[in-house]
Amino acid sequence: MKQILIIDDDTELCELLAEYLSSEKFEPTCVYDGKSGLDRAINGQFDLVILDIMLPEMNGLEVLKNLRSSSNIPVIMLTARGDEVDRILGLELGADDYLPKPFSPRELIARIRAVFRRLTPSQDDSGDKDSGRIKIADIKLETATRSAEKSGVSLGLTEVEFSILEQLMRSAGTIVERQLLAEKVLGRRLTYDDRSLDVHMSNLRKKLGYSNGNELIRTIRGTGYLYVKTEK
Amino acid sequence: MKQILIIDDDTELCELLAEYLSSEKFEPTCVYDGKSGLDRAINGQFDLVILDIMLPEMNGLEVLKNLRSSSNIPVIMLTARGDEVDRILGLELGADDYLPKPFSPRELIARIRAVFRRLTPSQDDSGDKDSGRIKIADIKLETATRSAEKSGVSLGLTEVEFSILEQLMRSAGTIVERQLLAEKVLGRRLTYDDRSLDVHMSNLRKKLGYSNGNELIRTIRGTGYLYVKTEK
DNA sequence: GAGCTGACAAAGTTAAGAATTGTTAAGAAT
DNA sequence: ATTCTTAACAATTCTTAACTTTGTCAGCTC
Repeated sequence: MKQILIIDDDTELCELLAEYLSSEKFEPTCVYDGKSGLDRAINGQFDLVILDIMLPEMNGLEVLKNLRSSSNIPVIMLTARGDEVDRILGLELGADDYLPKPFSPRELIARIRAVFRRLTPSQDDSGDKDSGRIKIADIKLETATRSAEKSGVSLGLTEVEFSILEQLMRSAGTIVERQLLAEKVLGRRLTYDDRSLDVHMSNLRKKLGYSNGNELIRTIRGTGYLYVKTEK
Repeated sequence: MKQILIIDDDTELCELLAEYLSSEKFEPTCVYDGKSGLDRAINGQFDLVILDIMLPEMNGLEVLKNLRSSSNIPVIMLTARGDEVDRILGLELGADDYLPKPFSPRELIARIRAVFRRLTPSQDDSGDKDSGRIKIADIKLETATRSAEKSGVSLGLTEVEFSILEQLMRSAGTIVERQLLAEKVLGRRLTYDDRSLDVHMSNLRKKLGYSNGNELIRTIRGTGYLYVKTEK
């Protein structure tokens, strides 16, 4: 579980972020001024630092500069809106990313994940020989336009629906695990009460039709889904 | 690809500019004092010089004066804010433009492009094999003049609209992230309440036409935009 | 052992709520 | 005077919540 240090003098914002990060399975710690922030960052066991530029005691850029002299822990800077100079300076000093205030918690999470991903070059979704088109029976996908049609008629899928179908069809004939599918398509793992994927699945199936007995997407309970490959 | 010489004693700013220029497909070189700057400018193969007025060894105006005695390479001066006198002097001495500090990188890029445009009035410019022109289906871009046409008819795009279209077309067939697009085109990252890009997008789409079902630019919700590449 | 039953967890469904993006027009900024 | 941004509202897409259905398994009965 990733430890995250938040350095920002706005205690309220800090708490909010901490709460949100917790709900996303991070372990946040809040510090309200630059000096002690730097201290904690250097001596603590953190995986990432979120650093506001405007700070009492010691300005965020200074903190970053000092921190960089002894550590290369990932840092995401929070900058005032439109403060282009600070933003660029920050990146130059070695910040891994920056986020203009005000930002949505969601955006922050996305950035954090992006930083970690960048740092851990996993081979997750490689290997795609990126075939621009996929066609099985009367369903045809065009990845270049992210559009799908059935017997020549557009299905009007949303982005998520298309992604689901794409993943399943790419693995037609083999089972795609639920969690894997969720990660690829929604960008997160499912919690026990997250029905989002089910809803998309339902909507997708509805659009695909095939109510007449022969299903296209079969559920493998406890495991995942299977795009039925009609051998021919 | 245009070679650009940056002469400024602020090494940090220099590096920043260089980085930014690189990302915009220029080839920057940094020099930190007037004397060697002049030397490089005269002997090097540069297409444009960015010259700070305040310099050690040899003041920027002197550099310009000397440079002009042997070359008419375009020069953009960087001046302290409100320093009207220097500005006028600079222009008098043959600078092509000037930019008061502090400035946004984006502003600088705009000036650079403007200078080149001014200098290359409808010249062949075919040397830009890099990507002077982009054409997909019936949409044609000319980056030198920053003009776009559809089936031979000018679309009358604004600078931002053109930039958006250019970025998307350069990556036709793959998704361009919203934030990335915003950074390249607006010079900033979007906050959750910044609708500017959306508005430009809307206006651009309107000018592009294609209301008849087949859209050119597709939205990938939560990710970005995709210029549809209709291979043929 | 075959068949039934209740309990429980996994997946499906529906509708309401939230978030993201689109659009229009007015206000700011070159 | 044009271009960009902001603001307000609309439309679309995604997520949440509450509830239903289905599948699986343990224990029971015969």
